[in-house]
Amino acid sequence: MARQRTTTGKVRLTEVAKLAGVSPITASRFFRNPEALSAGKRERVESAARELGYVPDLAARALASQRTEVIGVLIPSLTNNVFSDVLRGIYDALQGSRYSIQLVNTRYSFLQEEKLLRLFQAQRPAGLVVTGINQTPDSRLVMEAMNCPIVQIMEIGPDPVDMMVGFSHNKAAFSAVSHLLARNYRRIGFLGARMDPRVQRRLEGYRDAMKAAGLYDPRLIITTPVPTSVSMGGMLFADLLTLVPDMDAVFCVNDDIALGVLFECQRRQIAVPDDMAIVGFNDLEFMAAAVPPLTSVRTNRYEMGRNAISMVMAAIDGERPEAPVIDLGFQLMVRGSSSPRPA
Amino acid sequence: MARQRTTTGKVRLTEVAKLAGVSPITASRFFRNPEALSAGKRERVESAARELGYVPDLAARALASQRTEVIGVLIPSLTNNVFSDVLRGIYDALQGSRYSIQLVNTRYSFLQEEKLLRLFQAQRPAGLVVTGINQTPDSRLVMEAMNCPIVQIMEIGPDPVDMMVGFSHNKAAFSAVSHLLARNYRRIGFLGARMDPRVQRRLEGYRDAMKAAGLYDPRLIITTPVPTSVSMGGMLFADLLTLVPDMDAVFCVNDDIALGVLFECQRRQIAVPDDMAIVGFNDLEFMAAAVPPLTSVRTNRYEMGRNAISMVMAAIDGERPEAPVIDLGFQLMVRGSSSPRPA
DNA sequence: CAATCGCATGGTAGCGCTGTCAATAATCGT
DNA sequence: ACGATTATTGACAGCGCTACCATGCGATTG
Repeated sequence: MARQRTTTGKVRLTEVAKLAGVSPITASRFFRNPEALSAGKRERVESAARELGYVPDLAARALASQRTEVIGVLIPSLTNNVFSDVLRGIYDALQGSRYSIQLVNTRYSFLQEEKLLRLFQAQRPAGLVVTGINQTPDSRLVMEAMNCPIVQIMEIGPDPVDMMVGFSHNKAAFSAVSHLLARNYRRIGFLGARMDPRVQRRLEGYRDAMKAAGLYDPRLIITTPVPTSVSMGGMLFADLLTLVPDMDAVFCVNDDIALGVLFECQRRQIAVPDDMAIVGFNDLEFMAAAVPPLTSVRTNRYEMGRNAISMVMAAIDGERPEAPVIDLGFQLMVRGSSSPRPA
Repeated sequence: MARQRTTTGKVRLTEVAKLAGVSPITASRFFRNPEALSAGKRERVESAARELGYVPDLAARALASQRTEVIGVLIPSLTNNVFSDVLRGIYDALQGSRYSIQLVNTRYSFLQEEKLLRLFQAQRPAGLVVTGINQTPDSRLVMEAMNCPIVQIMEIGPDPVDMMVGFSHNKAAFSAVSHLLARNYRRIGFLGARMDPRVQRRLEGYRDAMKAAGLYDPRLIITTPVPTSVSMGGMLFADLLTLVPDMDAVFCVNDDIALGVLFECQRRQIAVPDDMAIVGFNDLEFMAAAVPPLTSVRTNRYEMGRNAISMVMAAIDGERPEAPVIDLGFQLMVRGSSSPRPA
């Protein structure tokens, strides 16, 4: 009967309570809502906890309270430096709060996403941040059944599960292509890699703009399912240029591709923007430093991450935003790579 | 006395056991060590679990077993795309295992690191991955007191807390600078930003190589504590060139800076490598695509992350590596930006 | 002055799972 | 064939914490 379970050498709440001369439950309250204690006990518990180096056991807390202070974050890729900015915003917003992040990687797979959502469901997260708006019907059901705030990020749409922060990729691409059209570029190519849902919407925006100008030509579009990279940008550009020698501008679905195009132009002595205008997407830091500086669509990735977490934390405290969908917009950063062209 | 604790609507192990017609403990065993059950019961539990959609409660499990299946990862920065490769390796190594990652950000602060380590200590992680080898003495004590495998990554040193995977930044920098010296470059500048411990060691390697060649000149070194960026690379280069007009090559502590230098050279019509050789560090993907292709030191960041997690998981299973310190080395990727120069 | 209220505090009983040990059934060696 | 060993299974208690209710107490009120 001598059950000798390996008693951890660690300090428990009971010890803190004993040293402070209060009941365990009072000590417990100190860590969750110090204001509820009288000043005297508050100080006694505080000093006892410090003296013993007490750190609460989160597993026990989670089990007893049926809640956690973990915010789950689902992103499709860790490779993409777009997400590193989002993550930075997420972790910055977290600073000083009591919440922590559980980051998981869906690898652009909706089935993986569904599986991970179910996993989260069982662990009762305090909130959830998911990427995109194209979840499977089952994923949606799981999310709707979850009793916590959920923010969909990166893009916006008409039907949020709960809340959204993002921008319209379609409009952003439309605006970038319209800019090229306004500057008298006519044969504008589209370069796309890893055609995820958001990149697809950029393609739609491109199509809409080209069609509106009466300049749409499907031969101007080249895409690949392969992940994006600078060298891939160069290759796509080279391929497209062979097929469409009179191309005078390219709209790239991201800045890596745009940089690859710039290098390829340098390699082939194609003058930018005189012989070839370039517009990228995301406005990574290097775009402004390039020669010539590269026009791009600035997207507020850091703010997306920051807002998502702020919204989750506010919602946990019962503060719902005025509108469930927040459009962070975009800014077209016009630079030398798309200077006006003589008509 | 009618304690009406909000019973979660979720499926518990007991329900699964009841449906399968076994005791809860047998069902429990199924999820941890299926081989221990007889074939019949194994199938019954499996189908019962599937039918009910059972997902184990990790908090309860952690509390009861005094263990978790969480591997803590401490990294100094999310901005740095060096770490995104490490993270990719980490998450890839995790695929299919039962472990999950708890990622925290020390923001290059040793005090923050210490705080986070203490936090981890109380949550009994299954393992730990920490960046670098320069922890505070208190941090070391905490780590040594932790009863789990620990891998220090990114660099190597003589005194691992437990295990290490990395490479010698000093040697890597020494090798890169020696390469420039061997190719007859003489006035080699050093460009450094965000001088973290590993960058400091690269500076040491630079110094050693220059001194060995009798060409060391402190005026050739320029650094800034500011975080790194492409435009910062251009600025540092411009500043240094003003001070040292006869500079004929630069060793950059990372590839962002090297790219900034390349752009600045293009802007100023400085021929690369004829008038200025460039060597970077890390060999990010764009280095090979640049014009001219940029020489860089390839570091095996993905493998570092992968190995770190593999080592932790193996160590949990009692399989210690032959040597506690694994040197992943580096490769100098020689490209056009450092072509041999006529003597 | 008794009834009422609000506040600070404490007692009790779990949260859902697994460690330990015990019991039983199956297998084995001589 | 018999005790001994090994595979399966189950009973019990408890991991460290918090939800719920109860209590005591001073303050408020008609």
